[in-house]
Amino acid sequence: MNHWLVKSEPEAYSWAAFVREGGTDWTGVRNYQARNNLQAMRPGDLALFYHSVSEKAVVGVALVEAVAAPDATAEAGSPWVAVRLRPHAALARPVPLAALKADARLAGLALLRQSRLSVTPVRAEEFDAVLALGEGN
DNA sequence: GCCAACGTTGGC
DNA sequence: GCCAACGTTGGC
Repeated sequence: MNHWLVKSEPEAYSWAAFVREGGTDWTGVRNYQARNNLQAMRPGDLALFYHSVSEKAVVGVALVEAVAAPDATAEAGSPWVAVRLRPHAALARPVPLAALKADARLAGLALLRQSRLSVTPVRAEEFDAVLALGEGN
């Protein structure tokens, strides 16, 4: 199983909306590197759900339900794809960007190294470390 | 609101 | 094919 991180501006599409809807097609990715990451996702993979810009925190975990398919919001024949995601678990405590940066185990996190990329791979150890930071006390 | 990073576009 | 200009993203 592989692990990922997807970003969303909460003002555009929040974790709360994602939970309310029970899942979504992760559309709107218009960057080739991010698209390649979407295409590498397999059902059963888990993705950290990160709120960018206003909150800057990992807030939950999504489950990949279906492999990449053409993005319905893109022009027909375009190279853009979307995967189907559904909520897997909320974090007891959001893990802020500052906490990610402060943790030595996460120094190699793709999110930190390439902050503009909206879909990034996450190593299993990194994924576990983030979940541990998000556990309640 | 500013600006750094970085991807894309278009002139040559 | 190079690279300057420009647009977008996202942290601060």
